Amino acid sequence: MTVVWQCQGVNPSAAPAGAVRQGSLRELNLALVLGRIAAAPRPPSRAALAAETGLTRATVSAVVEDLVAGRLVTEAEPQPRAGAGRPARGLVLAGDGPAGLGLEINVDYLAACVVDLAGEVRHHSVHRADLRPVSPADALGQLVRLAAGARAAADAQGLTLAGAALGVPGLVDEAGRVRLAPNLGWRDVPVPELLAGHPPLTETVDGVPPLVVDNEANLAALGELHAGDGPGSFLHISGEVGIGAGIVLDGALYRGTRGWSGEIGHIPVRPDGPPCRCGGRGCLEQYAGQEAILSAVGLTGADLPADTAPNRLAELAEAGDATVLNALHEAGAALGVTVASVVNLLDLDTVVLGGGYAPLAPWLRPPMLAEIDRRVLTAAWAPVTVRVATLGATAAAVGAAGSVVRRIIARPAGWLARL
Amino acid sequence: MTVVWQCQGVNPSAAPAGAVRQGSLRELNLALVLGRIAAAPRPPSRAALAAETGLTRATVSAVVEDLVAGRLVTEAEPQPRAGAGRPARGLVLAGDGPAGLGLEINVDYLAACVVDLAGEVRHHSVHRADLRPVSPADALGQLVRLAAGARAAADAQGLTLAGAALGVPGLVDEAGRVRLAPNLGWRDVPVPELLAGHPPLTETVDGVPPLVVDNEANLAALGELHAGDGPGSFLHISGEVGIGAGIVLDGALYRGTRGWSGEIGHIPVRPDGPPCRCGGRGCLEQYAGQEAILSAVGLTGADLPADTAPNRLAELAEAGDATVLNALHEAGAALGVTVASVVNLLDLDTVVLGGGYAPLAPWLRPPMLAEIDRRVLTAAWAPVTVRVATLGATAAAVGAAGSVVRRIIARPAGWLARL
DNA sequence: TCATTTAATTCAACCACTGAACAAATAGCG
DNA sequence: CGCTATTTGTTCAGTGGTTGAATTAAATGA
Repeated sequence: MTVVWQCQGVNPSAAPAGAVRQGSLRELNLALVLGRIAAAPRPPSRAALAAETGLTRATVSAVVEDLVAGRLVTEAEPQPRAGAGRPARGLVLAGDGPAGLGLEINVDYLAACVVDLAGEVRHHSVHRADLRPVSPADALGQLVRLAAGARAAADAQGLTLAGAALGVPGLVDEAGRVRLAPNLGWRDVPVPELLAGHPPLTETVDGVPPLVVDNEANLAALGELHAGDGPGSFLHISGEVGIGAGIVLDGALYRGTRGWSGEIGHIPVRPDGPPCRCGGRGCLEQYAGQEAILSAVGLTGADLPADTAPNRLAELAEAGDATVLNALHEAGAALGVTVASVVNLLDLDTVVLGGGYAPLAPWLRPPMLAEIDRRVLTAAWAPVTVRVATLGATAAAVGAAGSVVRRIIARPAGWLARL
Repeated sequence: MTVVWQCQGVNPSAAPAGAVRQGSLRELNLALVLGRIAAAPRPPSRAALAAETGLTRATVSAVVEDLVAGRLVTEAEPQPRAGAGRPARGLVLAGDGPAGLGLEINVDYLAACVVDLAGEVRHHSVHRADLRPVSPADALGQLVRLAAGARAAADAQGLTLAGAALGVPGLVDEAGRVRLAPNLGWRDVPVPELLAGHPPLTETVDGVPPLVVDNEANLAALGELHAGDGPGSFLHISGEVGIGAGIVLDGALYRGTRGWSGEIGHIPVRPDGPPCRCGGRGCLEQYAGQEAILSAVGLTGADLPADTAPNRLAELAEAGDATVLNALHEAGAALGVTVASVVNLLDLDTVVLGGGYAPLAPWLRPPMLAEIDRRVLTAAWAPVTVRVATLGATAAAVGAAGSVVRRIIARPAGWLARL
């Protein structure tokens, strides 16, 4: 079996673009029913699923039988019902079936987590370490050890790891190679090759590579998508050392033609502004990046580790520090200008502040909203919501693990065939 | 039968998200085979289609039989073949089946055109008239007369109009109401109601409304998509009096959550720049809009009708007029800054200059490319192409008509059921 | 106790695809 | 000219999966 390592597919279309064969029918309906079970607020009965989907109850029963046999779904306790009639048997996603392993490498920590089909985080571990002075190979070695712990925890809970995803703060190509991770100091790091020496994290399942490497901001947006209520469209802004964003359009992550979408940190705010590392001038990162905010306050990254800086700034702002308040106001205004561009372009109704921006949201939001209201053409008819991410700093790892189980929910036939 | 008028669906997904019933199988395969026939560079045989799609020849034959019976496909003359074997019978889209009616209302002209299944423009007519002083009702009255002529031309060629689409330079809501068309001076114009008095342009077919109202820039991008070679992702910039854009992602127009995407004219270039009509400051339109370019040259819109201004400017630039060259350079640079933002956000590989920008492209391109190279993070690995639109000023009307026939190609079952 | 109501299963019918066999139409070759 | 090889397209029995109606299951309420 050839083990292929690759980046998350550039655009995974849920529906098969190819031939629709006899068996595709069952495949599609398995996905349809499982998707409804996953999206339902409370365990639905077979009858309810039939009514929702338009399939007959006979078909739903047959499909559910397959799902239960494959350990993807289990029956919940009968719900007490109001009125007459045989009580419904509720269906829920299995808590002891396949699970996803999520990994994250960031500037000053490594993280691993395990998420089950229902989206519950069943294991989570973080290893703090400044990874900038460490070689990529050593960093990945540490990651493998963390992953082994996560795998043991999954086994102990009766979960089967069905795949893994790794988030990296940088640009990843289709082969899983990290082309550029500026804040980590990585350039052209062949993650798959470096991991090849270690025992693979999981086995290849149904043609899906055992490990998918993806941009951290993309995975964080996916985490937010699955944590939120239902699909939709939003921009998820991850304010780490750099500024990245994940774009969710109609419930699907948009990755761009090469998978490099969401680089809002380098959207020009003032074309003649201060020069940026990237070669441009006046990029958003120069106004709202963590280092920009810190230096406006008279601090540098050397004074504060990157992961504690946001909370420290929030404390100072809470205490009424005028310099900090002013710096956050400026950063928020720059974010607002950029978000206005994005909303004018994409007509989004929601923007989510994640990563390091989450604790700073109370101070960033007002200037953001002011700029958005002023600059978005359709703001009068269609207000834009700016909200705080529901997942905290763990968003990328949880999103990575979630992307694995979501793939199973979107295409259960692959998992069932594996049995 | 209730006649419903509506805006183009916000996000028409090709594949059914709902239940996959017995008959859906055939529906999907009809669409699959017809789509391949439409996309093929030369008339494919049934055997070739079977090989391409993965269906058996038997199934392809059955599907093709349905398509031929429904006048969507006809057999071409047998192709001369190299080597032994029974000669293949090539399949082509029918030139005498359903066709689409495309309409456009713009500042100083009305247009109508008829496009057949194969994408050929079978009729095209333009009526020049300054529509700013005319009431919306009167303008639509003129449009209805133009449409009647187009319908007669279609009838004369044996074509059946299967629907119509109307492009308007403004924001359109789901009900087909024009919320705002600044350059036309329209505000909250209920196009469907105003057209209700006139005989409908076509009958409702299979639940699809007879007339779809959409943004002109969106339709122009669709026209460019269908005129080009295959799907892909690009930004199509329509430089009319205002600046609009259509966003095509993976071969599908992205309309945004309310259908108001692509308003790049109001993306801020310099947040503290000159005030804009929209209430913001330093919008792209202030630097690269037609009026901005003209006033930089010392002219006003009163001197030149909007539709001749671009060609006039091109002549002056060709002659080496330094003021004009400078104005175009500035406009191109502003466009480049904005496009860099878009590419950083969406990771597109192609930008198309359409509408009034097409004749000016030789002068706009160099400064655009310079800004893009400087400001796009991934420019070093993934060059961005800036090309001129292949359709001329007719893009919106042709795109509108094309959207009608494309809908049939994407979902032929609806058309077949109508018979 | 029994009618009523809702849930889930069973089963014959049917629809569309599959795979193999077959008919059709041509080129190449002796 | 006839024969074989080759490729196209059709026919037909077989099969998988959905359908719809009938049936069984399990509760409530009068």
